Amino acid sequence: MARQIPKLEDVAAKAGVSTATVSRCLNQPEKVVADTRERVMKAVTELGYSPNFGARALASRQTRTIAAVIPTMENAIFAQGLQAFQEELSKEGFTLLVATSGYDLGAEESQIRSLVARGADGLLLIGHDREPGVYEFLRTQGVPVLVAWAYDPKAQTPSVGFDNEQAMVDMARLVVQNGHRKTAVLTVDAAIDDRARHRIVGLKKVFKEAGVKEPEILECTLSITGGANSFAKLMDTEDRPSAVMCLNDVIAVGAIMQAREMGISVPEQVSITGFADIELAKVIDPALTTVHLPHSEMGRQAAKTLIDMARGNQSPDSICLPTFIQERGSLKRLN
Amino acid sequence: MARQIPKLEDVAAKAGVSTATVSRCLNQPEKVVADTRERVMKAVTELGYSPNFGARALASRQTRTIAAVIPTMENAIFAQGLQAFQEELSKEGFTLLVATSGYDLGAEESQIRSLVARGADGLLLIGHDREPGVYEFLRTQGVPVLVAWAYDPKAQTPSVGFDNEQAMVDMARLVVQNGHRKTAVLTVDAAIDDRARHRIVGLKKVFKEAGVKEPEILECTLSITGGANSFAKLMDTEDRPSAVMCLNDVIAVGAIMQAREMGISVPEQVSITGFADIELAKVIDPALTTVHLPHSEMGRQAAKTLIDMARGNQSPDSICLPTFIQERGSLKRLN
DNA sequence: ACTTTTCTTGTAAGCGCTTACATTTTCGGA
DNA sequence: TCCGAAAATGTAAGCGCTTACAAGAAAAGT
Repeated sequence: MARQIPKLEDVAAKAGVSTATVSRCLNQPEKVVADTRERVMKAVTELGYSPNFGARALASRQTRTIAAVIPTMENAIFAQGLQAFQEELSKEGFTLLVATSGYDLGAEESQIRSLVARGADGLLLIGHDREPGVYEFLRTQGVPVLVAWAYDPKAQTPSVGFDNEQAMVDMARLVVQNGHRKTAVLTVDAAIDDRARHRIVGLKKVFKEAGVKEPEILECTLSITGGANSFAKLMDTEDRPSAVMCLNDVIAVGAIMQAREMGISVPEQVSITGFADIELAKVIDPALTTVHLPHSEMGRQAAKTLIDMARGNQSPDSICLPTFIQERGSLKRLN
Repeated sequence: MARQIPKLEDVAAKAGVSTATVSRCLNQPEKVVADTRERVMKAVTELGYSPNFGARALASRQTRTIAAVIPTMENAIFAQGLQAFQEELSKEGFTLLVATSGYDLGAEESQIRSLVARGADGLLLIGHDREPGVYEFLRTQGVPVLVAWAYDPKAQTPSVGFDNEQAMVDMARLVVQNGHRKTAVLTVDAAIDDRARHRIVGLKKVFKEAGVKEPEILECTLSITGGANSFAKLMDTEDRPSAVMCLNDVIAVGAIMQAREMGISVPEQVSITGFADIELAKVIDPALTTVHLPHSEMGRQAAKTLIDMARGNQSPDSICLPTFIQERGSLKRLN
């Protein structure tokens, strides 16, 4: 081991000032006169001093660390938003702690507990659905929580996201307007996923209003393979739907690939729509007609809001970001 | 604000023991007799006690936190490995701190410094190339460092990865064996990316040995668009290459999309190969012939190794994981 | 029954930093 | 030149936890 890691005291000694002054130089430089500040900073760099995190966290009661629990990093759905979130945090001098739940509420809860125990100053969560007791726990711990990927002005927890229901209303309308009458939906497990539930609500509303037969709804695991399998099941009938609305681009991509596999041409024989507008949506052939989500903006706004909350500011208003339909080519207009 | 957050002392009082005993229950339960342990644990849950992170870190001199700096989370290249890394860490009770560098060495350095200041017990980095002084800094800070996505048994820093040079040798051989004589390479900026450099070394070696004309090498930004643009430039000649080897799936996907755009059929008119075997590789049409990388395995092994290092064990041997060529359809055999 | 040895538990000293408060210095005004 | 207010710096008390060491209790010999 090299020589000991220098501590504040060493810097103070070297600069000929007290530890308090060094601490001030680091945290509130304007409170220290330029002359001594320079002397201190010189000592800091010469010693290669870097403050001890634990001590700092203990004394100041904050870690400048924000945690996020997302369902997965593996598919690209959350990647872009998370990237923007991290960048914004970094700009403000915060660091990001991440964990994944694998879409399992129990796992999510334990991750949340672990991250909070890790001293996060704030927590970003996806969607409102939680294991019971989690919000209560968070409240007793006094950790600011923000929900992303959803927008619910009535919820206890503030959110930065978009209106899942409305977004799906838009998409469903487009499908209906394009003349589709027999449709199906491929969704993830809606029981534990409020975003999916809201999308389904929106979609049903449209069909009801239009007086069109409600789509058949099929659940599948969230993966390309999952989408492919369920699509295969869906197409394995005499009376195939003319449009399959996937609640998620990953599933939609699976569906398109399976269609290719089965020799069903998209969109000629069946239309397929997605939700999220991730990179895959542009790469797949035919490119996906999907709901465009403001991933980066959402990540950025979430970071800003959460930092604000961590700094003790009033619990903010929820933010609803706009979405729009990105038409590409996987949805066909029927004659 | 609700009632105060309970501390160790409160638990001790409630359970009628000393703080030391409570601490032992939490950290080395086997040192406490079952009877008192139960009493303590009961007090812990009743109070909803959760240890203060800063205090713990300060007293025990460890944070059980591992940091990773990756180039980006936005494209899927590192996602799968990172996911596995995080899962493995989580299993061992560690949490993951992430930052991204955007392939900028300067940005990387500042992220590294920030994460180390955050008290990470260990650090995962991608590739060996670093700004000068970084390794020195890390040494003085006493932070264990592990490099992933590369394997270099001679390097100072241990690595868990694969042999970039050999992997590319395999791919280049396949290209040559398939009869391609006029080829090109699309790469990211090799100046700051040792992985790319090694791949290029491997590839040149093969062409030299085979006595085939060296490929034209073109740099591009790492994105689908970047790949597409550079591919367009490459194809904008009379004497087009018969095969374009991309050092990266994302670039390859861009190339294929651009080919589609330009009405050049793949692989009939031009073969395209990738590197990484990410999800996109299967989704693109034609599916990509690429170098398969053991993403998850690499992430898992890296986590294990780094935890080991963080626990103070001897600096480990580097690990070289196998890669193989995943043939799909974007590389054609020339008559 | 008494001494050793072995377990359990308690006592208390930090870990390195921030910050309220005390003290000293600086500076403007009379 | 001297005084008081304001600015700069120093002093020292924690922050909540871990852990070396001390002390007490239980188990094992003799």
